Amino acid sequence: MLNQTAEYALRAVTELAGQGPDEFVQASELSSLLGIPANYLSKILHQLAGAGVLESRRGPRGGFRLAAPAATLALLRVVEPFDSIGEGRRCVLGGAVCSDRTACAAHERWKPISNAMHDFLRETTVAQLQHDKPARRSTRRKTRVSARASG
Amino acid sequence: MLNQTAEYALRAVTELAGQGPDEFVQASELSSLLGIPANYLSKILHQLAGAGVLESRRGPRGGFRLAAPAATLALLRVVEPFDSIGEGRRCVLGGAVCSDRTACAAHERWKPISNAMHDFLRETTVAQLQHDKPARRSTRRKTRVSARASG
DNA sequence: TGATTAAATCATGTAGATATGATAAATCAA
DNA sequence: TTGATTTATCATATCTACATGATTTAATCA
Repeated sequence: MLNQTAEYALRAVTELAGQGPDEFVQASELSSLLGIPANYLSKILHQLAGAGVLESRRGPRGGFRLAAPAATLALLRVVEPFDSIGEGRRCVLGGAVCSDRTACAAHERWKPISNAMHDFLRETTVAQLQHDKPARRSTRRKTRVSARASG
Repeated sequence: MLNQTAEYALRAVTELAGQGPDEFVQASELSSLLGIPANYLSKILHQLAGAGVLESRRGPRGGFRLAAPAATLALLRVVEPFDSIGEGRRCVLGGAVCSDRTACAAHERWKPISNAMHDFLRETTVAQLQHDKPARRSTRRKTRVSARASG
């Protein structure tokens, strides 16, 4: 769905949000915590800092932290430096020009889905992901709501 | 959204559906008609034939045609040999295991979108794309419904 | 049968995403 | 000021999607 790099970015930022707003977390710690290649993650974090999403500090007690409260940080901002998914809605059939005026064959059927995806990225904040994160329950529920995987 | 190869497949199959159900169309003709690299398209068509989506015939008057009526052909069948997008819903955060039971942080918010995408591929037929394809109007409408591109 | 036509197959090339490894630069603390 | 720590940067490697070019196989038809 998203490319690997954007996924890494999202997971790293979500993890940082969970570590409290003031604490700097080292790239190496995030790397081992999330299972993301250290040098690769390093570059991603650096780029997120450049994009204003993160702050970085070098040297002892350095690391990375969110540049602003997680509640103000849309997923789109985390993802857009690495994936073009957010840049306007795109044609499922890959047509260069495809709009309501010049529609491809799938346009009407695809539009609501495309819009929903875009809205998801634009309106969901990192804080909401924090909040939604399911707490581990000690008692496993037997009630089967649905078998469908998705999230 | 879909990878290039799956897009090519979709466009080729849609074009074939438009050429009538009995006629064999040559790969080279599809190639120049759709602007898809000839040898590359050739392999794609061959694979679609292997998947039972197309029939092929060699020699003079040969080519490719749909193996079954366009109305019975779901987009998913065209796309799945080339793109894993249809194989179950996938985690936005890239988590290996992510279901209603073991949910990632984005699960609840992403699920409806993921389901909608999957349903789109499973329930839309190639014939529907044919039918939806907007006829060119001689009079251009001035009414602006929405500027959003998407399809 | 032999020439022609078109798919099938094989071999090779390219670019970008995804890494890996090493070094440089900044910060802090003793 | 020196050594330790940690990000910043650079150079290189690998893997896959995307594509190109040439050859082989099969079908048709004169």
